[in-house]
Parts: sequence; C-alpha cells; structure tokens
Amino acid sequence: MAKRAQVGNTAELPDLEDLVGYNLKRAYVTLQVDFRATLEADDLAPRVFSALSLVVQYPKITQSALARMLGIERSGLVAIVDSLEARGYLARASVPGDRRVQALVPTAVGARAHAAAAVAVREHEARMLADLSAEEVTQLVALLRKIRARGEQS
Amino acid sequence: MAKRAQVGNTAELPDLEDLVGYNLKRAYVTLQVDFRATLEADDLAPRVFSALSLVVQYPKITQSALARMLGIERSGLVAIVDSLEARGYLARASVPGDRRVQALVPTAVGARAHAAAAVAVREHEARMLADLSAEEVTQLVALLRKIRARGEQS
DNA sequence: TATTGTTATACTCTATAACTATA
DNA sequence: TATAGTTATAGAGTATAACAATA
Repeated sequence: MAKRAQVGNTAELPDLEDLVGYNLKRAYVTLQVDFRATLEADDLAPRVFSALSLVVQYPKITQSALARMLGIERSGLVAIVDSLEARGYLARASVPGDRRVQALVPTAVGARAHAAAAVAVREHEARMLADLSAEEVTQLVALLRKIRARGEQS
Repeated sequence: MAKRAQVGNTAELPDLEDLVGYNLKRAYVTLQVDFRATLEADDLAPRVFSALSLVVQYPKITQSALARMLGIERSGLVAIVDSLEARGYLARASVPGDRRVQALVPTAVGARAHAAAAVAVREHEARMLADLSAEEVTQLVALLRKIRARGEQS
C-alpha cells in the first residue's frame, strides 16, 4: 500500500490522520452516535438534553442566557424549549421586573427525567471511555477546554 | 449563583460541563469554525479537503474505499468527488479489470492545491493549539483515537 | 436605540432507499 | 446474488434577517 506519491517533499506533509481537527471530528461523531442511541428511548437529542441540564442546574435562566451558554443562536433555542415545554419538563415563567424575558423553570417531572437521562449518559460515557484511565479522561477534558477557550477568546 | 437545586443527591450528578461528550462537541465546533474560515478562500469545506487529502495520499483509491475511510456513505461522497472533479483536482479513471469501479487519481493541479491547503491547515492548527505543548497535542490525538477505535469496533 | 423572544427562511451535512450496470 | 456508483429525497442542525413587544 504505497503512501504519499513520490513528490520531493522536504517539509513533512502531515497525513490526514495526524491532524487534530480530523481526529477530533471522528471521535466526536463516534461518541455522538452512541449518545443518540442512549437517549433515543427518552426522545432526547443531544441539544435538548444539554438545554434541560442547564435549566435544571440554573433554574430561572433566560432563553438568551441559555443560548449564550450553549453557544447557539436565540432563534435556534425556541424549538428546543418548545419541545421541552410540550413534554412538561419546564415552564416559561414571566419575570416581574422585565416583561420581555421568559424565565425557564424545570418542573418536578423535568427534573426527574433529567436525572434518569443523566444516569444513562454516565453509563454511555463509562462504556465509550472504558479504554481510558481516570487521569486520561481528566486530561482529555482539560485539553478540550483549552481549545475551546482559545477559540472563544477571539 | 445557585447551582443545582437542593434535591437530595447522594450520587454526584455531573454538570454538563464535566461531560466528555459536551466538551468534545464544543471543542470540535470551535476548531471547525476556524478551519472553515481558513480554507474559505480555497473554497474547500472540511469534508472536501479530507477527501482530496486521501486521494493524494492513496492515488487510484475507489469511491467505496474512500467513503469507508472517511466514515461516510457512498452516496454522500458523489457530490464531493463531483466538486473536486469540476475543479480539475482529480479524475475518475476507469479500471481495466472491473468496469463498475472508478479509480480516483489526483491531477498535478489537485496535488498542488492540496499541498497549499495543507500548509494553511497546519498554520490553523498551530494557531488554535498554541496553548498546548507538543506532548499535549500528541496525547490528545492518542486519546481521541482510542475513543474512535472503541466506537468503531462495535 | 437596544434587547427578548419569535417567525420565516435557507443552507449544509448526512442518511436511507431505490435504481443501473456490472460482477 | 452482491457490489460500485448514482439519484432522489428527507430530516437534522444551525444561521441570518426581520418583526413585535418592551426596556
């Protein structure tokens, strides 16, 4: 299996497989496919689970703040919140001071659904990361955060 | 800023930010946005760049083999190959033994375009990974490959 | 003027299914 | 029967632009 054609390369041309971005995407897709399968029974897409998580974690968060935290547009969040509200997982509550905003508050049902889903997600991650030690997982997360921080600063 | 509501949690409920999958996605999106901006002038989307890379690396590869390597469906590859062929970056060559297959061979123009794009991509990665040491980058790639391997084995 | 939530819209990515021509 | 390439199609996911209500 001949690799790169015989071009006179003095500088090293990295193989696709050596690029961080390529490996990042492949690992992301791999994990994401299993994540979807994990929460398919609960009918929770990754984004919907993420939104519910943050609403449980930060009750009364506004949609704008939530969209900012998730790194998506406000407009894109509407359908997600609609979906969670339709299931009775959260409510849009009006805020006394400012009549523009809608505070998102989790219901008891929503909190329970989230807790159950979180258990399934933890199992999913344990399964998918079985080949990594605890230290490796910790360092992986630290490195991923560094990449994100660098990109978001600009 | 009150974190999780006061539910009687004995087990640790991990925050969204502690999930590997969530951090993986955010880092992926961050890197990918800059990648797109980097190759926008060359009009090369990530997938098109990846496909061109592999055709340069493995001349005469078939579309089916290329799709398998990239982890996408054969049907999805058609538009990518069409796009590269339209620019004159590669040619679909018929193979003597089997008249069903189309061997993908890079042109000289395609090889040069790829080399130039690869330089830009290397600069992009150097910029985005400036906060990571060489060892950290190496380990990051190793960990990402472990995740991918685990997922693809099943 | 600026911000919140919203709608309308369009574009990219990707998968599934079915077709054809070959094997 | 099975495989390579292709077409048609549909469904996510996401962004942009504009709007009404409110600040």
